[in-house]
Amino acid sequence: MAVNRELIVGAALGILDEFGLADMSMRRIGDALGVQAATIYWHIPNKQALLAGVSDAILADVPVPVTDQPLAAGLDAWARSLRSVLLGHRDAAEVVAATLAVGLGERVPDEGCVAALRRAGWDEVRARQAARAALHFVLGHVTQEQTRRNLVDFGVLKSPIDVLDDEGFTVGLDIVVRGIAGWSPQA
Amino acid sequence: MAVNRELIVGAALGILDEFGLADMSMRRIGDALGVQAATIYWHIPNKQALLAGVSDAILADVPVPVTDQPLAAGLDAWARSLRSVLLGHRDAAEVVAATLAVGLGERVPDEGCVAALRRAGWDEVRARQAARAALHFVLGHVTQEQTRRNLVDFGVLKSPIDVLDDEGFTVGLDIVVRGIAGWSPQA
DNA sequence: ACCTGAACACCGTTCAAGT
DNA sequence: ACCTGAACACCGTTCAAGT
Repeated sequence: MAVNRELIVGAALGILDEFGLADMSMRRIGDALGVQAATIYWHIPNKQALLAGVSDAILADVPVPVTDQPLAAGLDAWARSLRSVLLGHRDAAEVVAATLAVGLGERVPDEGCVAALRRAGWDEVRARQAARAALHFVLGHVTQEQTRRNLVDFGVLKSPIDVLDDEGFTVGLDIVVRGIAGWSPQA
Repeated sequence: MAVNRELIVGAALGILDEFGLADMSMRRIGDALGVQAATIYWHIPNKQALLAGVSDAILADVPVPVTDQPLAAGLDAWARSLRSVLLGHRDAAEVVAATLAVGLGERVPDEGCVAALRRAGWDEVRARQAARAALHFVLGHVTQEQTRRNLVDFGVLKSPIDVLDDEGFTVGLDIVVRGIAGWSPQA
């Protein structure tokens, strides 16, 4: 059926968007492509690698940050665009977090953040540590948003007001950004 | 076999500590108690509720924070004691995060943090938002630590230096604490 | 080179039936 | 009231065999 890695990742992302991570099984992906689940293993070694491919596909839409920008504004823009990309795909925060945790995936979601910090004079190690802290906040917050969104779709929870999520994200992000920007470059 | 909720949660926690979350299946828990998996459903409605019980059991060991302490010191102490409790049980950060996300569990891991902020004059809403940001950092960081620890045990990864995790945690926590403490109570 | 069929060793959950 | 046996509808993964 002329199936390849790209088509498989695309089908997986389609199922993720429409039905969520719980429904993204090898059998369901095979069905979507008119192929057996076992066929996928000819093109991709295992499910974790497939998940990493989906994570990369999602993160491809994160825009490259503007270079000539004060640090605080750069961090804010990076975090907001990451969040908005994640909110564009169901359970995306969980997929990205899982891939990040096991160290797979070509794209590391905080490299734009690391770059902004390096340009502001931070050394490599400190920049990675600070960026990771910011990333943990973004992934944690969006995971919370998307999990609750799933519970609402499932009917076990009343629909919350999205504005509250936006406000909570703004407050948390402000804390993280001020915490970072208030640091001397090599404290 | 005189099985009850408390014994089941205890057996589940024991399997978590010894073999990890992936091995904590209803059948394995039943085996550990000399009972069928189906028996568990007489005492506990489903696996999510069982996970919530395990999460509560873990969080029971988080000490109540000292009341007469400056805000920054209080936040620091809270975050460090939460991390150290989580590191005491394999995959604990994942268990707590999953329970928190679906809104189950009696104990909310950031209530001590909320209390410290309220004593410092923060209003309820802002205190919850700031505490949640701090919690996302702690859970994200410890999840990363424990996932990598599992990969090392599995032999797919070389043993990292634990000191690096400690340092990364300190840097990230410092950012979050400074970000919070540098805020006016009702900005 | 690529795909199928069929299996292996599991899951969470339900439910009639036993004691 | 509490537990068992057996099933249902799934999983990820492997592998001989087909084309």
